[in-house]
Amino acid sequence: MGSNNGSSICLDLSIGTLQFSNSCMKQHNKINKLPLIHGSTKMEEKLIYNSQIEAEMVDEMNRVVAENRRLSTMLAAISERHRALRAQVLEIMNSTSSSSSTKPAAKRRNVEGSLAYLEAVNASYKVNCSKEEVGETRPRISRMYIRSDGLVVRDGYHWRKYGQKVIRDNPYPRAYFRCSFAPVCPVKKKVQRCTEDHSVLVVTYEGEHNHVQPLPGDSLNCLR
DNA sequence: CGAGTTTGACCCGCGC
DNA sequence: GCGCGGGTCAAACTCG
Repeated sequence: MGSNNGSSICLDLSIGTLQFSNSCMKQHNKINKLPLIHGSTKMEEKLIYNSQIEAEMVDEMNRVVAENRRLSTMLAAISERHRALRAQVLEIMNSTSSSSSTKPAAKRRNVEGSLAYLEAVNASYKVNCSKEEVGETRPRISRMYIRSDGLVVRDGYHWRKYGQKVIRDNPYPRAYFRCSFAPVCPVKKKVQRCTEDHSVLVVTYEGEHNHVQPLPGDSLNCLR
């Protein structure tokens, strides 16, 4: 597979609101620095300038609306590409799992696990980016939702369960896992059923693995 | 027999 | 200060 396969997304978001407020400030300054025009009162001059400002503000607003439309179109295109990539992944996983497993249920688990892994990577990437921007040093936390029968989430890493707890307002217990490379690897994860949809697992990853995955391609092997 | 899981006890932070 | 709830510990247990 190509490195990014056209999936790297660069949103050149030039937010209009900031520019908008800046232009308002400029206009405001203009009014205060008005030179006195001979034969007209300062009040009349202000009115003339106010109408000019109004026209410029309408232009600015139109520009922002156009920008908004452009971004919406981009978002739709990105969503479409995401769907296509997801379909490709499913197809690949189906072809690889069919050679290793003949049971349909096992095949489905494989596919779901692989998607879970991909979503985990995606989610942690998103969280990492936002944290780095803010400059935080707290352990990186990412959350994902997976449709699964059991409490087992195949994400390519090897976990050891160290606790289970019944949580308030949720009839299903929360399971606590540590990376089996602990204490070298500080990563933990919590797995819990969603209260609204019991077939959905809420998986919370805490921290970042400081090692490679246990075995090359183990993310697929673990999916059995 | 070793590695992993279960489960009750304990710890600790937070809100009142 | 106290109680509650989430998180962790560790001994007992299970399984391959």
